[in-house]
Amino acid sequence: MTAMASEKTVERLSLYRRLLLRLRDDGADVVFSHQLCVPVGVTPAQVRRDIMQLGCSGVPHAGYKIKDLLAAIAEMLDAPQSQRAVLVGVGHLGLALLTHFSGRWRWLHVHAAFDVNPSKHGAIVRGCNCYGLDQLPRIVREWRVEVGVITVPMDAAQTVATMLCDAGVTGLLNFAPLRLQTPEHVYVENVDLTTSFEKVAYFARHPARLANNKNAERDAASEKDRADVPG
Amino acid sequence: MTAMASEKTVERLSLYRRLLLRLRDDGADVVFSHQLCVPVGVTPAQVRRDIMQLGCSGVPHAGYKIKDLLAAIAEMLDAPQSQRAVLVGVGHLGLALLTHFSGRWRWLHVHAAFDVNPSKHGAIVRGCNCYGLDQLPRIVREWRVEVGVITVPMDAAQTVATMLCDAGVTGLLNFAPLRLQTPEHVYVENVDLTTSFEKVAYFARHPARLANNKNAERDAASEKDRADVPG
DNA sequence: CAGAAATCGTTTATTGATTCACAATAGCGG
DNA sequence: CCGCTATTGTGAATCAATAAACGATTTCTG
Repeated sequence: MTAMASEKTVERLSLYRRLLLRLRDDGADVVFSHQLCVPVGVTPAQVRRDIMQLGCSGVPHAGYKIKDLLAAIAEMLDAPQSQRAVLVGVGHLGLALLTHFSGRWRWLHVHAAFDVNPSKHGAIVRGCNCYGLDQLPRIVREWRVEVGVITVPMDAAQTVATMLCDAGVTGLLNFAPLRLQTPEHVYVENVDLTTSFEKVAYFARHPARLANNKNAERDAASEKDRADVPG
Repeated sequence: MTAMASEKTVERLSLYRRLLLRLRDDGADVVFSHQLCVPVGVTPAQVRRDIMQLGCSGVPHAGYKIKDLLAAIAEMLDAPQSQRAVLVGVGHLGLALLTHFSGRWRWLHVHAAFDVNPSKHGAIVRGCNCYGLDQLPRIVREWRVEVGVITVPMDAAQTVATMLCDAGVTGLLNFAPLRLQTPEHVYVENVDLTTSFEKVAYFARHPARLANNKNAERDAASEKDRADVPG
């Protein structure tokens, strides 16, 4: 229905949602753009723009209905039926992710895990079967798995990625410190913990900030988008 | 020495480094921009630009000396003496990160961990002492800790962030799904695993790609930056 | 009921990052 | 020794994302 959303937009929608869920649980029914902008780190204008793209409308003095927003976000982000993912590389990080993600979504399920280490084959890790890599193509194909999570060491990452793509996944969540070479139609999201850590260390040492996202704070404080320069 | 690098630049430098280390271990001495661009997902021009910012120079037909590049990157990214970090929230994710990060860098050390759960106090987790949150301000101040890693649930994240900032950290690595409110001089790097997962799920369902980074692949294939249009 | 105040929807600018394009340079083969 | 080719360094153009600005609209208050 709604048009294709950009990468950044999807990120923000995901944040809006968790925020809205919390507001709803606190008993709120409606919300204003300036309430959402601060915890997401953007301006009220950006929030309104995103909501517009969702197809929702608010009323000038009464804000947006939280229920409507949540429904629209769910329609945009969640798979209509059910979507399956597999995880490759059951190390410390892989295990933590399995725990973190298992049972968290109704519409997205981590269906199987894979590892080279034979001692892990056949085990059930966090309620998720663990297989050898040789089983990967078969299982991914049979279950129409769309998403692959890669938590193997750097040297193995490209090989695993190629296997997953060949088997038909169309999205990869890559934790290896490397930009994977994949077919055009496969989306890759890179999460590089080492880079993130090194980034923080670097900027922590250089308090001469480079505009961090502090503007949102200021923007939210002033009403009317700080367009108030009637002077 | 060298000027302040942008966020994106630091990310790429971190990637270049791990790539260069691998090349060096494979016995290479020199490298060309088009070798680095593919695994990092940018154009050769971007690589040259980054290297220029490092203060390194190459020679037109002979490339860059790997040793020089590694030295320059280390000088830019690594702390001259030693830098300390603490981790707050010893859950599954926190544990995995401790394991992942412990002993990985000489210049950046995870000094202590904190958790609300009293059963964890006094324990040594992955060679790292675990304390109650009440100890946090004292320890951070005494050891001049500059970096805080936040792996607590969303509801506790802002409180923890404020504690850390008040105690003097200047960099935060935030795994909670929320943009933290912090003083101007504190840098925050957000890693939101849920958002990342939802992003991949969304784009995996929409193979109508939005320019992923596939251009680098193409660029590297053609020599002379595809500026070859002598026609 | 009318005027004021707040909030939305949207258009226009701005910004910053990235790619393009090409002149300058150094090695290489004949 | 000389032209040829590959590669670097960088100014200009492009592009996407964001913020600013402002008219339109609706509730609130006296």
